[in-house]
Amino acid sequence: MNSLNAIRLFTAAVDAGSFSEVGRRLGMAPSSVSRQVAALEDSVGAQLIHRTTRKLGLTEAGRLYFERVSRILAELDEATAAVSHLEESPRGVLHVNGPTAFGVRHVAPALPDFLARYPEVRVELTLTDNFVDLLEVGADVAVRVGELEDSSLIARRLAPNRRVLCASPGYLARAGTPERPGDLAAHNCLVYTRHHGNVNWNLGGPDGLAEVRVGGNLRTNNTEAVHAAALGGLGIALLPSWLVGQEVQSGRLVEVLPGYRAAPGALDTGIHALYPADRHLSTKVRAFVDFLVERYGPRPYWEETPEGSAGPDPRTAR
Amino acid sequence: MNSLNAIRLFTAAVDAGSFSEVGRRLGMAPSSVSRQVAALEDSVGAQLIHRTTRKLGLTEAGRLYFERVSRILAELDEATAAVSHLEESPRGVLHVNGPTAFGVRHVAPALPDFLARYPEVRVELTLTDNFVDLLEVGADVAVRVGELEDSSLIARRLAPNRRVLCASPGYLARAGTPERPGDLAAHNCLVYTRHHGNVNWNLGGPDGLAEVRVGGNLRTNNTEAVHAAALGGLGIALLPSWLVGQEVQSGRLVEVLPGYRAAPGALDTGIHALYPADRHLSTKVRAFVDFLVERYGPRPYWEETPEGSAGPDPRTAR
DNA sequence: ATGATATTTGCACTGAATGCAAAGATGAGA
DNA sequence: TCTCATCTTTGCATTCAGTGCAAATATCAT
Repeated sequence: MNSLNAIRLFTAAVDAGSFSEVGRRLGMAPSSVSRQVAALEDSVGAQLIHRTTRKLGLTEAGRLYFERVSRILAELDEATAAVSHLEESPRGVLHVNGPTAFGVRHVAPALPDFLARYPEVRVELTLTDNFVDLLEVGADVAVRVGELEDSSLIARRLAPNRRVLCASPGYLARAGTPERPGDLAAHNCLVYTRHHGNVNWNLGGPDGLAEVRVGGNLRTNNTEAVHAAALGGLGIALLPSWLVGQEVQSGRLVEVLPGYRAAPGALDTGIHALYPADRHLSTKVRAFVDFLVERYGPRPYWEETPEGSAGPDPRTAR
Repeated sequence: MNSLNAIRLFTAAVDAGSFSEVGRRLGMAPSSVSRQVAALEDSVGAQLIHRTTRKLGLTEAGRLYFERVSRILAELDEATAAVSHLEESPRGVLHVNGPTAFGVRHVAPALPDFLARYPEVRVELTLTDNFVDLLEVGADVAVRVGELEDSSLIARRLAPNRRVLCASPGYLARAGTPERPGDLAAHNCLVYTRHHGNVNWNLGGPDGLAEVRVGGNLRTNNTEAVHAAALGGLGIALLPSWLVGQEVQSGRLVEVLPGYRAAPGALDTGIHALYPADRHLSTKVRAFVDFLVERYGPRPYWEETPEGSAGPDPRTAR
């Protein structure tokens, strides 16, 4: 195939009027320019430039080729510039994928600030609860809660995924407040599970790990349902802090056994941003991930307690 | 610079959906495709394709680049095709340069036939009597009569340039017909010369070379003037056969001393077509030169005599 | 005529591009 | 759940295109 360089040298020669002049301008030997142009002529099968030792003159074919090719070169440079421009600063469309519950509560509310800071970015937010292939949906970045699948993606930790026991004030007034993990067996525990069979809650506290078999009159595979039931006063739930944190702060829910927390499991690996391990990370993705890291901070706002620092330090909660 | 090949491989990869598939189609190793695309990404400074071992997915930058670049590639191929097309068969504008007298008499009359044979060619005929640089006037081919300047141009012989002695029947009736070269000294010889001083006509005949000092009441540096004067019956002229051939045939002029001819000199090197010594001779130039060679033939039509073959054979007249 | 400068070609050399093999990754099917 | 087929990527040796220099040839200006 004919090389782009040869075409550039051809147009440069037409502009400069001399192979030597081109060589001088571009810092290369005149013979190289000559050979490149000759090779181009061979490849298109026509003489493009009549050469004399003193003058260069365009052939009809050369004139035709020059007119079209110089415009094409400009377009090509323009296309390259457009792509480079896209990476100079965050710009363009950013496809974000994430789970519905977290997305609605903590991603979507963050977008106004993000878009205010980067006015040239447009966000397309896709919330799905089944795990999707980033490439499949064309997402640039995904927010995942727990369960990091082993993949070639890069995971950047955004926040811990602490789960807390909680219930409504009404339920606790009616059924009493458990004092130790073992008390949970006597309570109506709202169970989130994807499988059949018994469910154990592993709780770590001052007296070590306690495994409690729990159960009640609601089992569901939907965290939102557990959440709604707890708010309705049905029983005690084990729910992620990002889901109930603000309701605990407002008093609509009360944290139960605050000295205990769910033992780290697959669900507790944290909240991550996932993005492709490309050699060139796009600035918009980097800006978005940095923005989320900054916004959630070392201690997310949903972990704040009214007193200031009750509960375990999420920074060490893994 | 980014290479054209890399861009082609990029678009091929987008079309094929796989680097390996591209390699298979184009007969190259998948690793080469991968590296070329990676180099292209480095050169534009942005990820273009998200890669998984199973799928390729375009980045926003990649989509943008692909759209623009695939159109550009098509335009480039089109430009190359247009130039190649120009050389498939004689086509386009053919600039022909030549001397006025010969051009009017033997080039212009040939053009209808030439253009009828090559309908896609348009001819631009420039007739000038001073020698011009082909590049200067943008000519593709020039017809030159005698006096080949030493240049890098290629000269193709079209016809001999025989000069013959002739006069009008009226003059010969009035002044008599010379029988031998020496008789010319007593005749009114119409002298074409560019310089001052004496003029000798060197005539070769059966008895060897004869040099005759000639003169009369007309000296001019314009051949057409000599021609007109001879037709008007002023005297004996030494004129090229292409100028007077047809008038000799029609009887308006009579050849004098037909056994003698002008000794070969600078003016007698013949009639040539000159064109640049390019590696790619354009088909239109080749067609035109071939056409003239064929039209004038080994014995030009202006050399034909009524009897069929009187006079020296122009093929051996040098 | 002579000098300055232009293009082109031969020649040696450098660097980029290539293919192959191996490693890591992913999806399909048993 | 495991295995296999297939894909991308990287290291390494090799090949080939592109480069610069010098010499030859050609042209214009002085």
